Amino acid sequence: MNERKKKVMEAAHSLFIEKGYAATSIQDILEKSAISKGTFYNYFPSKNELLISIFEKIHSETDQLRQEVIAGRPVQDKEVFIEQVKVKMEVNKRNNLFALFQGVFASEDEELKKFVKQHHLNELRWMQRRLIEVYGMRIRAFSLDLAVVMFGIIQNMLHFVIAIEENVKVEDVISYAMRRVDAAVDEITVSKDVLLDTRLLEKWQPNELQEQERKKSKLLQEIGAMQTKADKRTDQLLVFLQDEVREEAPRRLIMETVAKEIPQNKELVRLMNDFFDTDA
Amino acid sequence: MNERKKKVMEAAHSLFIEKGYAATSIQDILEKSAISKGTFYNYFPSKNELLISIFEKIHSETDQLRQEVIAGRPVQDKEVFIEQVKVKMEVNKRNNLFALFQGVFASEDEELKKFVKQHHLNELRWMQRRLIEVYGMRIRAFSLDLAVVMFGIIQNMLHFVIAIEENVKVEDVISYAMRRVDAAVDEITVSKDVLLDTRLLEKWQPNELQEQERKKSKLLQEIGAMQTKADKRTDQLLVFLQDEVREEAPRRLIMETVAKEIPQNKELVRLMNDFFDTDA
DNA sequence: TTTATAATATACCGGTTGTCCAAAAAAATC
DNA sequence: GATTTTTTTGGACAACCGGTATATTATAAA
Repeated sequence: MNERKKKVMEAAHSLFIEKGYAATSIQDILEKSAISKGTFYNYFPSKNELLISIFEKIHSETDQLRQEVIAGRPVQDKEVFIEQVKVKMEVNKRNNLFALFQGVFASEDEELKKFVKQHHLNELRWMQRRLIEVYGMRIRAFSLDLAVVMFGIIQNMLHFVIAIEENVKVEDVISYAMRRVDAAVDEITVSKDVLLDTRLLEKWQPNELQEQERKKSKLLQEIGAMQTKADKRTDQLLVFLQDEVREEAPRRLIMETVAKEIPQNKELVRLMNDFFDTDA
Repeated sequence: MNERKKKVMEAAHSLFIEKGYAATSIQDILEKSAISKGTFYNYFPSKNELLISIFEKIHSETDQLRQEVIAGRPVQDKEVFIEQVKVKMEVNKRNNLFALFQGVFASEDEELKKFVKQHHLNELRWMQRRLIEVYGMRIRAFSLDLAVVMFGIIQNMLHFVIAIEENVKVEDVISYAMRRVDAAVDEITVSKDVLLDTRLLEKWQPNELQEQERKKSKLLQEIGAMQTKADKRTDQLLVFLQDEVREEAPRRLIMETVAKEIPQNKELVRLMNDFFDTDA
């Protein structure tokens, strides 16, 4: 990614942490990163999209860390699980993500809200899966309940600790929650107490598809924008791309070949690569 | 309270529920309640203060309901406790308070944030106290932990249920949480597992003092505002009131007598009554 | 060197909350 | 009923906000 763009994101990020999302004006970001307004809107279509970019970066970095934590260690190891949770929570704390998420919900921006919500559900799904790995299939029927319980305890505990400005270690909180879940597992396997259907989350698009949808819509948006100022020939090419990207299995080679013939195609090509690369 | 003012609050309230806090402009409120901008700012110094007023009203009404639920029934009755929790949660849900609170945090208004935070702590304190009443003194050492756990489970569960748009009854969620806490109580009294010091909350100003501080500051603000357009004689009276209200134990009768001699004292008198009335 | 692309500065738009004020209306007081 | 006080009105205004549009300049690719 563009060095300059990265710099803007970092400046914005630190401002968001420092002053909060809503309280940070675009003017502030411009001044801190020493760019002009025009440049800013070249990089990001809106303040919200900038925030999403920052979120995405944090998440992917966090997931990376989580991977590293578990690498070469047994999935049922409770310590590994705790460490993985800790990674996330500490990132959240360090980046004031709690506050930022809340800011999002007030923004009334549907896309942004959806993004945060989806992230929350992903996180829950992750925890549900990991809990099954840790405690075994016997807790499968209660896995979603347990995930929500564990999440709730940790989140509320941290929230409380932050509110009263007391110093309690994140790992102590997580361990505490883990011990409560330990006990709950024993108890629930006896009482067979179930609240939520384990498959509730399955109905919700998993992350990758959601991501892919985002990318597709971005690409289509760009094509649409280009059409407004395209000549006849270019327009035909663009229409083809539009149709192709909407196909079940868009053919990358063809699309790239066609795109080559379109003038001012840089952003288009960038978004197309983004669309076809399953990994970010 | 002024009928008209009440009407404005109701209009704003319904708009906030409908469209959210940030998305509701003052203009919207003016139109819905059919008043002018000038009048609005006569009633409320800002949009934030209006929101606080609404919160206060909801809270006091909810507390009232809670009182009624327990009236004449034993404090250790679990069903009573569950019903009381349910009252609050249903009010929250009905009034979209989750979303409104989040809107608050985005507003970056310090007073508003403090208010919501204080409310959260009050709620925790209430639950801590009630848990002791329900389970007895033996859980005293773990009461704060348990309160946070219970709160966290309920809140997260409800949040999740709303997110996935599934219909799960509020009371089912609360009962579920209650059963988890039941088990946790048994387990913890054996393991003696403690995370948070029970007295952590004591340090935080209880609601009444906080309230009183708010009223005092409002009163002082009004006095300050009046001073700017007061003649010499009036100014002397105002200065006296200012000093008196800052005393340990302000003398109501004296202040009221002095206030009578001040022209255009309506709002002043109103705020003074508010200040001296311990009950709203 | 030419040409395409990126970055700049700035004016502008419609929106926001909140201030201010003169004038009209309503209420309270004499 | 007349006078005074209080409340309400409605709109101009200021200072912001996010975002658009554009003409100009700088930079890099051909």
